[in-house]
Amino acid sequence: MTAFHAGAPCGYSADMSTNRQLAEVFTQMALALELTGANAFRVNAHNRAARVCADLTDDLAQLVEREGDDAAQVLSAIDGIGKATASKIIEFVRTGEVKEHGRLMNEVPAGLFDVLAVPGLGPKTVKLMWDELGIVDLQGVKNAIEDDSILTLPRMGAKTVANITDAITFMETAGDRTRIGIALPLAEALVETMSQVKGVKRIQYAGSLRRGTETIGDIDLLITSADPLRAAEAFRTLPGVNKVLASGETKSSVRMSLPDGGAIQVDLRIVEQPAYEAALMYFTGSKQHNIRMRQRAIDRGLRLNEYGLFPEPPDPDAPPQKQNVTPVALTEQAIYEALDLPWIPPELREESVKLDGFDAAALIDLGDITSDLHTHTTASDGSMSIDQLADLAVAHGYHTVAVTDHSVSQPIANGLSADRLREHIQAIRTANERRSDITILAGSEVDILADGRLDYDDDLLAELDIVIASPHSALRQEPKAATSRLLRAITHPLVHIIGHPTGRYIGKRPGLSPDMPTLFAAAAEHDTALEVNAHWSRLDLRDTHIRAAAAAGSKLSINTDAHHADGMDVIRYGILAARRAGLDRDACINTWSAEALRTWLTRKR
DNA sequence: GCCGTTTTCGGCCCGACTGTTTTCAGTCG
Repeated sequence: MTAFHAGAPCGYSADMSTNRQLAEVFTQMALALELTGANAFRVNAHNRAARVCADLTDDLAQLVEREGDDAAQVLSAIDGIGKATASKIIEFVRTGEVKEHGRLMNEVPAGLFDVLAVPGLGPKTVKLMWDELGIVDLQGVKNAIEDDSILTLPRMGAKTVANITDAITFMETAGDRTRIGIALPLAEALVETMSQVKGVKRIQYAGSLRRGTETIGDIDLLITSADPLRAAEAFRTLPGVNKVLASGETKSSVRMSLPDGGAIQVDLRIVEQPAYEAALMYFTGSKQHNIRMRQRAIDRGLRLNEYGLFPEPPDPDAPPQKQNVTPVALTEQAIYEALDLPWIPPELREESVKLDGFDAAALIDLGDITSDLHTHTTASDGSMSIDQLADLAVAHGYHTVAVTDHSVSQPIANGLSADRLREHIQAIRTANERRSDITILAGSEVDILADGRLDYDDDLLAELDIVIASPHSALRQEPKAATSRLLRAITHPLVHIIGHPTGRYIGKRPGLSPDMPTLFAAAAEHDTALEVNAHWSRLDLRDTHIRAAAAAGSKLSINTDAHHADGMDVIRYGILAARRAGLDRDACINTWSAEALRTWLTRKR
């Protein structure tokens, strides 16, 4: 989901793609509609439109341009986009604005978006603050707390005010969503610690973490326990907990410190043993997936909630689990089956994913990976020797590792001059001949310069076993320039793989926004693989791109870009992204046998 | 605002927790 960065409701930075700009427009419209008391479903439709725009692989600007008079029809065919949204998208592409968006922005003070972003403050309360107290920004809330005028609002007591104060402080100090590479190890440590607590039987993390999303809002832990009170108490007093947000019979919420100085919310849900899997399914989400499943249940005369899948209960207005109704299904497997679906892997439980759009038997998994084709040694900016790198790859069970140090235009990464690369190639070949336990390929991560030229001469590139071409600089260039730049590298006869194609850093810099369908088609035609850089700060290509690339027939290569001894561990994040894309293992060259890989590499030599 | 092998109108998932209330509104996921 697109994070809304409050405080900047107008104006878009030049390095934002049209899709992201439109996502922000619809998000802002949804917020403004909430504050003006619009129909909740209309609000929801705008939020949905925002998600669809953010996740769409096709660049909306190019799509509208390409389709001309048919644009409205093509857009309306996309799930979640109707006539009204389509015309707003077209209006935005052609005029650079959406009139209704501008009107709403004039109507609603920009500062109220910040107020709405405070955890615990929803549209009803914020609207009340605005209407009754004239509050238009965060400072206004603080002032109203200071002079106690906030207490004149209905249902506003001392405790609520204290929570608001705390939430504002939290918001002003904590960062955005947490990247999966930070959240997943923490969640695993929490699962380990909590599983030691007496009485705890089953424990697992759920939520977006189980779905493998690239960033995580909060961590959801689900447990069954013979001693729920003890488990909840143990949870609320874990080391690192700096605030208890909620403590009920079945749910506790805390805020925990992160190693990088940030904080994250962790929820513990305690459920009864029989309902464990139904609860796991429910808390895994996504929200949209749950809604689809519940609707599917209703269509079949059933009721799905976190306690199980039930027949229609005698009293339709009361929860079925409280009416002595025998559930139809309790396990994830059985629930999906009863809804006429195969078990859907958590990574594919997303709004934009078709329920039958994957082949479970062919879906890529961690165990399929047999090579790492993007790594660094001490020759450039890594900390391992060639042999240490090879040892690491052997420990991961790989048959092949490619040594791909940086090229000359990366002086900051100690990029290799042509002469140093020739020496390095020799050192790699010597190491390779010495070892029988693994194949070490002599490669390079060669820079794609701003105009698409590569950083070494073709003669030198031809000496290498494998060439990865990656963009490292000029990452703010216009989409058209980025497209032709990357196209030039994709069509280069000596290039095997395009490394981290957009150059993004999640939450830090957006990277290039080339026209992806054009790149994917070219990659397929020229048999150039596109990288899924597995590092959790990159995940580049991202999940939706991987899906579209594979659909276009391009090959993918999932690599770790390892620089250090723990560098290959991040492969799991690349696999999660690929599974979210529904990627078949055969489309990923890192799953191939040594022979198949060698044959494919030598085709470009 | 979106959507439709019952529908182009009338639906749109459902339950827990909190804080304020004496039965529930607001928020969250």
